[in-house]
Amino acid sequence: MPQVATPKDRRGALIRAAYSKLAERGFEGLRTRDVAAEAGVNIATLHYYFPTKEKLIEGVVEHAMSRFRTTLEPHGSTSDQLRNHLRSVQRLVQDEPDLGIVMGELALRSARDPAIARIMRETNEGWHRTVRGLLRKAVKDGSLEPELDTDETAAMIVAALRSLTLPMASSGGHSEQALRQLERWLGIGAPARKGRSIRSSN
Amino acid sequence: MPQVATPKDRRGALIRAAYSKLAERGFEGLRTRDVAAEAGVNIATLHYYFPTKEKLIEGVVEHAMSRFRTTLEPHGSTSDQLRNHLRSVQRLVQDEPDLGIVMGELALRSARDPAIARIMRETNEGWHRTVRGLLRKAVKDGSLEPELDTDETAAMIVAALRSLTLPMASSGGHSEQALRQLERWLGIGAPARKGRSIRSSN
DNA sequence: AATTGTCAATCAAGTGTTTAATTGGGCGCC
DNA sequence: GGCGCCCAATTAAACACTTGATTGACAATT
Repeated sequence: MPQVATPKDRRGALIRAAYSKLAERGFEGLRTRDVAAEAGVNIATLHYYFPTKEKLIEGVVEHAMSRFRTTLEPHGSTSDQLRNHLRSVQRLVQDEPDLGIVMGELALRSARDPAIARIMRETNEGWHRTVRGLLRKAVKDGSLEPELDTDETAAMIVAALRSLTLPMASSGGHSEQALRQLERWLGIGAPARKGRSIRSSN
Repeated sequence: MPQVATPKDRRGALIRAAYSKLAERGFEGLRTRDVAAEAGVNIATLHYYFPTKEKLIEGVVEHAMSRFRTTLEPHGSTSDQLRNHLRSVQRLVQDEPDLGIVMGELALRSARDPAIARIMRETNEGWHRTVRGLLRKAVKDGSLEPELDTDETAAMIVAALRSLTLPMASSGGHSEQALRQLERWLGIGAPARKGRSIRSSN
């Protein structure tokens, strides 16, 4: 759906269009013409704001990362911030499948693109630190066993969560199972959420 | 390194060349001409064996999956097949980084390509069943607690292992940590391997 | 008048695929 | 044994189309 006539914020519109197209077609099928069309502008206008396709992609990376990071910040106040965090990630990639796909595309491209690699690594490390911080706090206030290695456990949690962001996983219906087991191991298992059912009928 | 003059098995040579190029450049940069060049044949010869690029890719999928599956089959004989399995996966993606990249590419493409999606899902389900089978056997012979939910635990293990196949993860050095914690939770932790140190200096 | 934003038209370099031609080995037949 | 014939394998040279990027003109705003 080309959003014609977005008078102001052409730049932002182009980035969002590129983000959407990237999720839809992947880097393989990302065409500047399509992006311009989806933003409702001429191809030359795109090159007016982004001199090269690479620059446009940089904008998309920025957009995706901000989208990812903001929702990652722990919210809530009790010591079950940890469980909230797990479910936030699950909900994030569930409610916005595009994000998971874009993250995957960026992860793969980072193998060939040092610039993207740097950003991904930083985000990853930040995520790791966040989870480790939550774990340490939980250990301190007694909701987790004191002998827990917070660093290795954080690595485990991030690894598990990251696999959720892959498209393949969600189709199997195994992701909820995996998360439940993770919560159980952590000893923070909790009964059903209100609202939507999480029983997959497969 | 173009392997000129591979008189027989042109078909196989082309598939291996495509596999290599796919790992090197991704779907984004996969060019039939490059594949032909790497196999040391003319572009038309490629189309003699594979009428279309899509057919060539199918061959690559087959190749990658076989490569993946064979190493996945549990070997060894004792009840610590489970630990062997975890480490086999780690070793596999560590010794052959191309495989991890290709798997990632295929996983992403499966979001747009039903044919690939089917193969990936089947491989995934097979992997899940394998791990679950190992878990059940371990429960039966007493090396794992009987109240363990083998299905959910298998989902968790596969999720964790799958994240290892992503290029991003390995760079952080967190993958060994994650695996150690997983083994610890399962209660199958084992002393240090001989050889390389696994202490990350961060 | 100068600056900014936008577009139709165009270009050069690819890009998957096809065509027409060549090579060489095997097979039947005299 | 020599001869014509076929056919799998291979290639150089296009073909038709795509794709990122550029240009120059035109309007709107300052």
